[in-house]
Amino acid sequence: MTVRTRFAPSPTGFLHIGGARTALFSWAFAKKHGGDFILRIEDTDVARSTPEAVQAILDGMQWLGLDYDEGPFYQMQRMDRYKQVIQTMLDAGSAYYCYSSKDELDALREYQMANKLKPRYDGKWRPETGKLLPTPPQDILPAIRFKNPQEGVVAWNDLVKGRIEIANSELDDLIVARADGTPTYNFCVVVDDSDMGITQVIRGDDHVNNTPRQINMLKALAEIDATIKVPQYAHLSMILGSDGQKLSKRHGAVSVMQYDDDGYLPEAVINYLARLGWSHGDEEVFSKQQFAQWFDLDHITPSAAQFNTEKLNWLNAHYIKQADLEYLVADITKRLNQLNVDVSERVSLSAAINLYKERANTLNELAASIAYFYQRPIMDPVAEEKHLTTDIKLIIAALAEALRNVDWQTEAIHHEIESAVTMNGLKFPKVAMPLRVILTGIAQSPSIDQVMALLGKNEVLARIELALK
RNA sequence: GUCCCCAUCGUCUAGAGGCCUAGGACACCUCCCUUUCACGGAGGCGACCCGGGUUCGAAUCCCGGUGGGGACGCCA
Repeated sequence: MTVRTRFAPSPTGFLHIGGARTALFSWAFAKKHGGDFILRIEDTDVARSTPEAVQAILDGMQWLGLDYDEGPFYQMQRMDRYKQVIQTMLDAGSAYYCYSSKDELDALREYQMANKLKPRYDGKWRPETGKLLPTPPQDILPAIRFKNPQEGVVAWNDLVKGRIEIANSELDDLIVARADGTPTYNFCVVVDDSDMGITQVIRGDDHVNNTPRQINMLKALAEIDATIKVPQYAHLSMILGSDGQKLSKRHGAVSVMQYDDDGYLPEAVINYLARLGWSHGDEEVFSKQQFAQWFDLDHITPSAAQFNTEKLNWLNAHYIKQADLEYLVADITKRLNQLNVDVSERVSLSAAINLYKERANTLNELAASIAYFYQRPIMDPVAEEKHLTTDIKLIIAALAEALRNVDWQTEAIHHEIESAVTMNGLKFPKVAMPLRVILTGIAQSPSIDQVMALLGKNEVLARIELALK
């Protein structure tokens, strides 16, 4: 049997980091086993689903390079199929109409909570042999509920968490179709996973409680159609924010596209996410392809993992160093433009990137650090005061004069600075630091001679003149 | 409240009863490299939640406690 996995987000917001990891693991499992990865958009919550959110999810998947073999499928386009299945359940007696109103149900839930009972449907409209049902009210459109077994237990061997067993007495009769006829999540999932031949359902931890209900529905369906099988389940623990708190829309959860904006490479995000909750011995740095070859469910940690930006930064720095120069040039041009910096021909951008790419954690840092090549920097006042002392200004002025006749190459520039240093009986930094501050605005840079060579003679002299005024 | 899940350095993790004096990575600290800051290199600090069992032997298995998390919708 070929492996088929799916990622099934609901389009009520962007693709966040937790969803991205779920997608990545599902993708990797399919790739590892030569199977198919399917994208399914669960948009049955008409009130909250938006086309923008669908697009945001698609964009996120694309940015991460998570390609799907089938889909995207949209549940709202499968209405006929759901209604057909619901009818067969109604016919078979595994589903029934429920005329309890929302208000009635809310009141019931409130009462149960207040009395420290488990909130659940009271089974008022559940048909039972020998039970007399109330007369259906005229003014209420019924919802349809699944008739969950009341005896015994539901158990499955979770591929991450091991055996999980839940008593049916804990489960109530969930609604499979709303009063307006639209089917609900738990039901659609069951029909889709079954119809789409999903073999392993890999999803977030928060679905553990849905699993026994889904298995029960699958079993009920299997009694009608014997070809229906229960898939295997793997529940991934959640990702916590850096503060150890749950990530939510209100708290810390950001779109994966935000990482793009913040200057992270998709390779770094993928690598980081892969390593968050999964391991392959001591391996830390590996590609998406390598991940797909190594991936297995056995090495997933069942406990929640805390997001750590520092480690992401480290990986990102690594991938920036490895990145293709042409890619970086295009990317950094875009980011510099966003900083209102025009990349002129005067200074080679690829040379500037090469000078700085080993020093940046993010692409934004990289862009910001080389901006001074294209626009004159504002000197950091602290650095200026420390390094640009009155006596050194005279030496810099003399050096600038000497620099006018230098053949503008790194070696020659270095030689000239060296002369100024020895002539005045100084140490190299005494001269290099003020130059650094004048030219770049700050006290940290690569070799000052390399910086000067790249900046160009005219610009170097102009900046020195300006600074000494 | 009820049910379910989880528990190794600050963080991500290795660990399948003896290979563990608990390994790696990020972060942090020290030193080296050096023209400053980074990069790189070498070291260092730092953990099996607690209590009972089982066993010759437990980070690993079992039970209990504690702590954390999730779920209890005509959301997904």
